[in-house]
Amino acid sequence: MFDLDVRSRKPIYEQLVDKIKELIINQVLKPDEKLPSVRVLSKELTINPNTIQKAYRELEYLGYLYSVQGKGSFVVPMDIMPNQEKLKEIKADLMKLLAEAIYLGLKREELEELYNEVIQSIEGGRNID
Amino acid sequence: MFDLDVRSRKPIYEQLVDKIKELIINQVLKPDEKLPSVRVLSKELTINPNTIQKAYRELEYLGYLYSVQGKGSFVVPMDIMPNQEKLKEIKADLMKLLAEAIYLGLKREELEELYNEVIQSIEGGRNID
Amino acid sequence: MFDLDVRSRKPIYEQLVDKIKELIINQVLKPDEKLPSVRVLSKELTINPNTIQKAYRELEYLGYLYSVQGKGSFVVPMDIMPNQEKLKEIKADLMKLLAEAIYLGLKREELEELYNEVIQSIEGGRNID
Amino acid sequence: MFDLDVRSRKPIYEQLVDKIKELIINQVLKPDEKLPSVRVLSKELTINPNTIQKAYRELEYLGYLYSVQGKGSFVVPMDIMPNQEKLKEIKADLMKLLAEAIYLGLKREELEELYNEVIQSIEGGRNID
DNA sequence: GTGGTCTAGACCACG
DNA sequence: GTGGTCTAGACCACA
Repeated sequence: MFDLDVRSRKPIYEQLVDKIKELIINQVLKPDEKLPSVRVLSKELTINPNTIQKAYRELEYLGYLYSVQGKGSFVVPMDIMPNQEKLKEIKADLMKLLAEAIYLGLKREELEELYNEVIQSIEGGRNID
Repeated sequence: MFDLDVRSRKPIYEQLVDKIKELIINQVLKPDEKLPSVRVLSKELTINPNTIQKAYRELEYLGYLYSVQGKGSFVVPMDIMPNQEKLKEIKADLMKLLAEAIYLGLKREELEELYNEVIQSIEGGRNID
Repeated sequence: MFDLDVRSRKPIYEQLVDKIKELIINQVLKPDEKLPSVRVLSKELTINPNTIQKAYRELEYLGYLYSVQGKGSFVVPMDIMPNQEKLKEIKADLMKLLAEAIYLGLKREELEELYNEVIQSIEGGRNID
Repeated sequence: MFDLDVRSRKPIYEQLVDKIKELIINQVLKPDEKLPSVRVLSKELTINPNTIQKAYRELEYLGYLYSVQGKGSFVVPMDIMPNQEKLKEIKADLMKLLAEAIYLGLKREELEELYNEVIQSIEGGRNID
């Protein structure tokens, strides 16, 4: 499910952060939904609990999760998220990546296709509701 | 010129890689142009030569540079670059980033704006020719 | 009324303590006034009774409440409170916070404004009498 | 020097964060000054390196430190710090504390005294330069 | 030699 | 039973 790569140069906890962010973005994890507990996920992925917790903590800093003592960790509803600053940063990243892609031959139409694909995948997630 | 940020969490050698990639993409560094030698750049940026070495090696591996024994490192002409595979990877990255940006509120028009800005900056670089 | 935030990192019982302290300070809860029973408040806030208990006990320890066996918990009149020691502690806290605020740019006039605002809010509470 | 209380309810790493913040605010630690390495401080305080690192990491999130791979951790110059939002939060905290202090008898003149003391202690730190 | 990651395993605070 | 803290000790990436 999470298909982490222990051998990767990217730290395990970062991989986890990215995966979970993806699940939230694609609405697979719904607002205020409870995530698996640190220990459960730890056993499931055969990864040390501390590593899982580090990932959860990071997601909390990033504004994607909140955790409640004795209850668990939950998805922050999107409309509560402080997103303006973050969007700015991501736009900068997008521009860099776009420059590289265009250099390698990306066409305007291809970009539109990508955009549409992404939109669809998100809408798809919403329909599961 | 390279304005590296020692305070950044990103390793210096990665910052260097990104900067040089950018210069190549924006045509500031022309095809087959020679890059400054490791020693020179090392002194200019007051950075450990090993760090420069590592960046150059990485760029070679990525297909942006080629090095000639005893001569130095040079920019790989774009048309020689094996870009189809790379473009695929970058498209995948783009989709992830797009998903996040859309989640945070990016609109279709904003994406088009970004695209246009990027195109302009690249054309600008070409005009310097 | 109490608007507790389960998403906050601060434990619920601490939030409760702070809120009740606030109500006492702003004279919304009058001297010797009875607080809602643990059971009632527990249902009203849909919160575990143990949590309420803990908050009440803490407030007792802090000198804001006193409890009578079989009767309930009541507000300690301010003039009975052992406030000199406490004021000393709070002054120490104030100095730390002030230092930080000044470091971040707080000006003398802003501090006066804050003081005035606070005074007004307290007077406002008294006028409800 | 840091006089940490291992028995305290407040986690060790938080105590450390507060202490270091204080040192930075009072200009005892100068901009871009290097802090003791994780291991050195760990031995000095006979505290686990992980705990020290957690504190440093937290200070990084808070914008007080930056750390450089293979170099060490350093104080972020104040003028670079993103302080407006932070100041807002601190003002809110200040108001709460002020309300409590006023309730316990704090007078306007006493507040001014406190302010002056704090200013002096900061200036004192600057004079050590 | 520096910070960063990870594991194994213990104990505490909260609800 | 949940998240949070802490220790001891190992290994890696960076400069």
